[in-house]
Amino acid sequence: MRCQGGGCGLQCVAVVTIDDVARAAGVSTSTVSYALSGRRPISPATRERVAAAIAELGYHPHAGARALASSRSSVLALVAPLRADINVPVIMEFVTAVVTAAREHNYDVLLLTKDEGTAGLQRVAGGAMVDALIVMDVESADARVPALVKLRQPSVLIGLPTEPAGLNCVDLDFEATARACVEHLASHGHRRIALVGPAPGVYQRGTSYANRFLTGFTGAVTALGADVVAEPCDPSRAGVRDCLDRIGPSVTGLVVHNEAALVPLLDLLRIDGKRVPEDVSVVAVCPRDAVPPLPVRLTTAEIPAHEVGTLAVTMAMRLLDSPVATPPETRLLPPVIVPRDSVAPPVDLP
Amino acid sequence: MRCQGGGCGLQCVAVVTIDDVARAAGVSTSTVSYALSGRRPISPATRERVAAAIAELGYHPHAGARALASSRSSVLALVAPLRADINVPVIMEFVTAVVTAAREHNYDVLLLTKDEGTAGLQRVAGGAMVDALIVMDVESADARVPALVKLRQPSVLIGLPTEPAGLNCVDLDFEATARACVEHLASHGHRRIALVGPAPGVYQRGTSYANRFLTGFTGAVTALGADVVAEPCDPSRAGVRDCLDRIGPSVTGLVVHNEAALVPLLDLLRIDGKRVPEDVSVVAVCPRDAVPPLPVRLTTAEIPAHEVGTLAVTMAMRLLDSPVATPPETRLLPPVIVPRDSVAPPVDLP
DNA sequence: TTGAAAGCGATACCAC
DNA sequence: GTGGTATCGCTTTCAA
Repeated sequence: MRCQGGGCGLQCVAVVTIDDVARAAGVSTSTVSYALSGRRPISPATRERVAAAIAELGYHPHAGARALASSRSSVLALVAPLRADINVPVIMEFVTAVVTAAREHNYDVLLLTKDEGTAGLQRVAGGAMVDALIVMDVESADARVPALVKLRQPSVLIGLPTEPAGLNCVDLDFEATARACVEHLASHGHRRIALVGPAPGVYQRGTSYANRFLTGFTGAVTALGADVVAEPCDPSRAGVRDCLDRIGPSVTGLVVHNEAALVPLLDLLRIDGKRVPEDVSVVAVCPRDAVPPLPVRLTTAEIPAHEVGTLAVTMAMRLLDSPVATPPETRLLPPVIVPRDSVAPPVDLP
Repeated sequence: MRCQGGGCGLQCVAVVTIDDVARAAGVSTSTVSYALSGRRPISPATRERVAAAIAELGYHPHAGARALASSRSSVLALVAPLRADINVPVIMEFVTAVVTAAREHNYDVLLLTKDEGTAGLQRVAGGAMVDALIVMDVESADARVPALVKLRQPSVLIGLPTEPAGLNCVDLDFEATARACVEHLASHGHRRIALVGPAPGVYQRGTSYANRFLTGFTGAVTALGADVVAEPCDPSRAGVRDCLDRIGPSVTGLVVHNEAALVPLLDLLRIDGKRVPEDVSVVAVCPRDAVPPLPVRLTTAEIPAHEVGTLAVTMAMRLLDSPVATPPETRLLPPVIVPRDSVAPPVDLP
């Protein structure tokens, strides 16, 4: 038990080590270690004395020492797109889910921004700061994939690159989700259905989920024998106006894959004299908690951010537990449509 | 250079250590260390050989070993309120700012949820996982304050508890901000001004900024010789309706300290036949990037989340740098009103 | 300007 | 069921 020079100022508190605990409990260092890890049987009596000593001294094992000795840091890296982007609530829900799930496995979470790119991954992995990595906002041809493959630590992607290269992936099945949206509208009699997509930039950087959604949408609409109308949409008021103009007036069903555009969209529809759902039906793709408080309760296709985040952690834990290489796995969660009040059969216009 | 048993499966990659680098460069271990840290002069020649060896071997110092030997982890804890709360964009902006600023100082960020409470702080601090802590969403009588005071690591609060107990604090000056909002409306001739506050729960848990804002609002309205009308507001449509009803129809100026309520609020005002700003002027308290895309460009009081987050990191770094105890500091950033289109002189009603 | 070596605090192997 | 101790990879003092 010594006093470290740190920022403790005057009331310099002692640093309690495992040896202090051992001494106080009258046992050896290794016994304390094993009592803590449970990796070998300890008699109830000594277990108790150790516990008492730990409590009395206020002992906390030194994470760095532990990481050095055991080659495990009990930290997960989470790479999140932290720009002031559009889908903030979704990101936040992923992050919350990952941190919460990680804590349940006694893991902490180191937060990295996507901006750091490949270098950030190599830094935290190379330095053995983390035992595994969870990477959000994966692009179709994501430059980070080859880097992740080379790391000593396993990783889980939230998203689905075109070439997963043996990495584990979790995501909503956006292709099936798009189909489900179209089919939901079709089942109410709609045939002229358009997609209000994410902002143009999202497509430009090849974001995986946007492309998969578009693929599913195109397929479903084509299967219906209808024309494919799909437009990216800047979520500003002007952007939405523009998008609606490009889509044209004859459409009766709208699939909105752009949470931020919802408020201006519904506002502009109202101004145009289009009622929802009487004149235009709307299905929004959106996490349950992030449905904006609009006059119409929106029918949505859920983005199960919480489930995906939790599942990503579960997969990471499985990879860490398994002593040998596990075959890579891709889990795409099935779509869930929550019918509310924004979809109804189309009124036949002249 | 050995091979560790980790999760590397078959293509087990070597772990490069500082000794490997030293050997490759033909120098001693300590020289490599000093070349890396710059804590003692190194001749250009050896510096170069070391750099070359590092590059060639792909050496990354082991974070745990470094933390153990130096008693510094180069990690900051950030405690964020990660519930699916209301002010998601603001939180996100804080987090982004903190992570970005931390990286500029070569620090990483460990993300904790507020839910973990005092125990979480003690865990990461006691285990020396972090060198300093930044704590968001501080309450007036925050139970974490006494815990933070006892830690060996310095901390910075984002927010202002009633009793800072010697801790460093950063925040927007919410009291002055409320005054500025009222005075802005008053300078346009408004005398009947009401506050649409945060959700009731925010007040109930004694959130610092909400109370300070209310204090400033009350003071400013009283100074104006007017009645104080201030209502908490659940950001659902029904909640906003209710809030407006409680406030009553005679008010001409609204200060909205509730970002999520803005969309339903403006919608309901429109339905009530109240035009903005002709019939009702509105000042919203809101970060610049989170102004919702409404038909009226809102006049806002900015929440400088980015500045506050950056400043928190700067303060933490100063605390870490300074060899002796630094006197605690509280920095409240001055308000900034951004005039846009939602404030105009009141039309005199009969 | 450089090297040698003593820790840092825990883990886990080997012995009993 | 318990104890001794080498080891993890790096920093930093001391000595040259």
